Amino acid sequence: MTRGRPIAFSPDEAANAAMHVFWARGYDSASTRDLLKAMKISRSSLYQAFGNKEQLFLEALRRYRGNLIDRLNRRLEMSPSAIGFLQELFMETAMEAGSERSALGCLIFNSASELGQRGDIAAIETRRSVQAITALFHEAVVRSQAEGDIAPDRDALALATYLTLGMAGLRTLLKSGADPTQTRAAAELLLDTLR
Amino acid sequence: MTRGRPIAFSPDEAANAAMHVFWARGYDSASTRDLLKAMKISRSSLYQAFGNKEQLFLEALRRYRGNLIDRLNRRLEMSPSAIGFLQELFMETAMEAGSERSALGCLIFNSASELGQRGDIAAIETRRSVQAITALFHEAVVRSQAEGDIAPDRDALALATYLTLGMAGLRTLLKSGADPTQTRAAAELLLDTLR
DNA sequence: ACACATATGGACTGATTAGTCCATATATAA
DNA sequence: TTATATATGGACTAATCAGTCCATATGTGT
Repeated sequence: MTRGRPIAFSPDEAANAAMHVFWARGYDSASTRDLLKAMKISRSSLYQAFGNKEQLFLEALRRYRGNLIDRLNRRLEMSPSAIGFLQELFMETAMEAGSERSALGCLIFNSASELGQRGDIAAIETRRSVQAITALFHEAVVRSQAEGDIAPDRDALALATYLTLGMAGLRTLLKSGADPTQTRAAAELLLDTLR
Repeated sequence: MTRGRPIAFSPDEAANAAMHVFWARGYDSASTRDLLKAMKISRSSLYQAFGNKEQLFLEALRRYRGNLIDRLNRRLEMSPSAIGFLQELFMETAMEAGSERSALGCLIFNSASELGQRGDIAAIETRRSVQAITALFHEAVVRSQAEGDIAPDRDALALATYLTLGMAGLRTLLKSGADPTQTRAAAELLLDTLR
């Protein structure tokens, strides 16, 4: 079938490692040396397999988005109530306050903040990622309405956008090291809007 | 009094120019060349007058915070109702959707996202800036309670944190180019929590 | 066995980075 | 007028940046 020397690393694992670097350091601050070290491949292999830094970032972002959306979708499906899913998701996130995890934030919102103003492909892909989150929230809201937990006459799209705004704000709050108690209280207020 | 050649530029104006560079490009991506060009001073003068890039950033951030908080404080004082102030502030911000202004975001929240994880002075100063915003919102909430627009038994600090979360989320939404109509609708939902 | 195609390590590039240094300019105090 | 103190322009540095290139390694198909 294929000719030539076979690849000596798992592109999947390498892309995953790159994702974590971009997640922790952001796009600009992640140097190719950082990436190579984490991916445990040579410079040639990176450019051979992924093209360039921007394309590698796109791959990492799509992966992150895919993982996130899939995981949340599965969780939403498994959840006996859609509103319960939303409540748990936000409260669990708020509970990260003070932990090391909270410093990482979310790659999608991190990228929105860093790249939002740029007009390039990375910015466009970031926008799509934010929209994907809103779409997931929209599904949860619509299901909540069907389940009688949210009034059917309420604007599901507005609520979904509101939840995206809320999650983005929550992540910013966590990054700025806000007080855990107040963070939880704010998340509860956020969720009150759904009822 | 003073000896030696006098400064040939306004440190105030120079710092202001630097503030705008950091605002538009972020901390890491703002190169000293960008800064020098915008500040219209020589490299020597920058290091002579401001120390180094980090210190210049701190100066810029403190200026931004000072300007912002002063302006909002004045506006709050002038406003006949504190809740009206909050409503106008959030709705005006939401109205930025689609405009060029929305790409800039807020230097404080931008910095929280970019520097939040670092442990250095810049990160600490960023946290203080976020807290200053929360303090201003707290004042507005307390006044709203005194004015009978928010029930006196509600947790003013939690509401203030919630508003900070809301503004941070709103700015992220704007940066990600969210739909103007949905953004406004989300901001309205945000404000509903106050009533 | 051998030709071929792809992968890889690592040296290299030119650009850019933050920051330093020094000669010179320009003011004030005596 | 002269000594002194600070400001400034601009050359310079060492490090780092993303990306290229080539010799070599290592497979597969014939």
